[in-house]
Order: sequence, then C-alpha cells, then structure tokens
Amino acid sequence: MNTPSSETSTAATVRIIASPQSWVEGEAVRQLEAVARLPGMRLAVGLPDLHPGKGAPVGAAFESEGFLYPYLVGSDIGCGMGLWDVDLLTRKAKAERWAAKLDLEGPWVGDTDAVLAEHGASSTGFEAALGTVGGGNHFAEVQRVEEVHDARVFEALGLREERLLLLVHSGSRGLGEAILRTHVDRHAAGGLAADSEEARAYLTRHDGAVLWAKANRALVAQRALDGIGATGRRVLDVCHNSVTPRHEGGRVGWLHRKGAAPWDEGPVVIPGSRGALSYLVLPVGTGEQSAHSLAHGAGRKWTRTAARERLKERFTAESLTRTSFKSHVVCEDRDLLFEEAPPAYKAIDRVVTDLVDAGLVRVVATLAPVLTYKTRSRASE
DNA sequence: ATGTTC
Repeated sequence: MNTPSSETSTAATVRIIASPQSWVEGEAVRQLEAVARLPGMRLAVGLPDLHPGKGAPVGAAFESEGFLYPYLVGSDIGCGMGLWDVDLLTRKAKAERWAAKLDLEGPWVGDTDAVLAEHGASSTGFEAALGTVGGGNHFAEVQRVEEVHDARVFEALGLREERLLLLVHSGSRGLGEAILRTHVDRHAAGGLAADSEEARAYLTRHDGAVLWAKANRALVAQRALDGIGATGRRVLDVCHNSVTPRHEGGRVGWLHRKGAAPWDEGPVVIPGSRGALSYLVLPVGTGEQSAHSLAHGAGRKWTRTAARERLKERFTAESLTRTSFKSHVVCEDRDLLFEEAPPAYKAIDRVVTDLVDAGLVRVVATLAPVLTYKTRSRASE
C-alpha cells in the first residue's frame, strides 16, 4: 500500500457541523460528499441548516484551489440578509394596519442608477426588479427585540431594546440567474480554471451581482420603511451566496458559500422560519473548522411540495397569516404561504445551539416577528 | 432562486 501523500490524496475534507439532535437529510450529505470529489476541492463543510438543493446542498461552504464552481454559488448570486435599526418604538407598531397597506410589488419609481451608484453597483438591465423582495424564502420583516443576551455588543451596534428592527432577505433577482445561465449553457455544473479568462469574466459579473443585491436589499428596506412611515439605519448586511478569493500562505483558495453566512464580517442575523425567532449572533473563535462560514437560517425540513400537501390538511390559509408571536404575514400567494409555513423548517434554536456548541458564535439577542412581508397578490400589480 | 407558465 502506498504511503498517503498530498499528491495521491485528492478528496476534500468533509465536515458537518451539527449535533445528533439536528436532523440532516441523507440526500444533503450525499450531495456534500459529491461536491467534495470535484477537482480542486479541499474542504466541504455542512452547517447545521444543511439541506438538499438542486445538485449541490444548501447550508454549505466549499473551499477549492485552482478551480471555481459557479454552479455551487447557484442562481441567486449575492443573496443575503440586511438588518436595519428602525426609528420607531415597538409599542408604536401598527402591525395590522401595516399588513393591510404595505405593498412592495411592481417596479420602484425613482432613480435606480443613483441607488446602485450608492452601493458601488451599476445598471444591468434588471432594474425593474430593484427594490422587490422576489419569491421563495425571501422576505422583509419588521421585528421587535425579544431578549438581549449580550448587552455590550447589542449597545455597541447602536441598538435599543425598545426599538423596532427591519430584516430584509433578498438577492440579485433575474440578474444572478442570467449570469449563472450563461455559465451553465456552456459548462453545466462543471467548474472553471481559476486563472482562465472565463473565470475572470464570471467573477466580474458575480461581483457586480453581489453589489446589486446589496443595493436591492437597501431599496427594499427603504420602500418598507416608507410604507410604515419610519426611517432606518443599516446595522449589517451580509451575503450568503457567493464565491470569494482567500489568500493564505501565498496560495489562493476559492471560498464558495451556498446558503452560508460569513463568519468573518462581524455580527450576522440567522433567521428562523417566519413564525420563529431570529438570532443576532457575534462570530467567535477562529472560523477555520467551518470554512469561515455560519448557518444562514433554519434550513428547510420539508420540500415545497411536501409542505403544501401536509399543511393544507392541517391549516387554513387564513390561520397562517398570523403566528404564535401574534405577528402578521402578508402572503397573498396561497401556495407560497404553505410552502413557507413554520413547520416546513427546522427549529432555529437547535441550529443556533449547534453553532454555539461548535464555538462559532455567541448570541447577542433574539428578535421576534411583528410583520412579515412576502408578497401581495399579482392581481394588484 | 427565476421578466416562471408568451
């Protein structure tokens, strides 16, 4: 038998950061292992919200060398979470009134070029979607502070227990999808040599989409704040779908995040389902074991189809527009309401506990939903 | 996830 060496050992390290209590679907693990066998792959990490995706798993981070993989980033390049401190007291919240009126559908009427420029982004031809949350698991949510666990960090962020917050989950809409399609048409799920012209071209468009998505979250926030008659200050904004270079010891590693929040960009919010707490956490430790990444949410437990089938038997659509927190959900797409219902997701407290136990984060505060905006009916457009 | 299913 040959002595193992770096030359003969090509498989990446596979690591799943989840306690036995955190249920992870077998298919997600198989997908993680398949990604680990791709050329150049060094490390494949599943976070506790790991679940199956289209070919590659979601809730995962991958480090490669020499090759990068647009397919692993997926179509929603730049997707992420932004948190705003709202200049309004929680006791002044008018959730029911806001739920009846708030409307973020349709193109935003204003100077989109100026909004993009503010965020270092430029026009792409997809500006009709700028300022819209999109579909799937995207949302804009007004939240209140449930409990402060680390007052020092909470106050250092300029936050106040009695004030509302706004969390926006959205991405690059049709732009990222178009960028991935260009790649997939030619290479399918195959990667690109990192030093190739095609890789440079992809990364240029990718970086543009990351900035565009950040601008999009800011405009969604502005529209939502206008809708509730408030102003806000952005506290944080992190991307969980991207590929970025990491320079270590003269080598360049490519860090792919697919539904994985950054460990190395300060505090992040890890949202639960739309009927659960969200966690404001501070990354701690070294981040090495988790590829400098964190869980990005609760993680889907049931497929969209399974959620529709199971939950339509148990709940009326009307009942799902209110939550156990007495918060309101604006979701006039009936199927989406069932697909995104809380039972379709894993328990967020377990996911966050796993991150705490792994020495990756400290909980700063928990945030409870007041009003979740998913979508108004298309008929109103 | 998606100017989706003109």
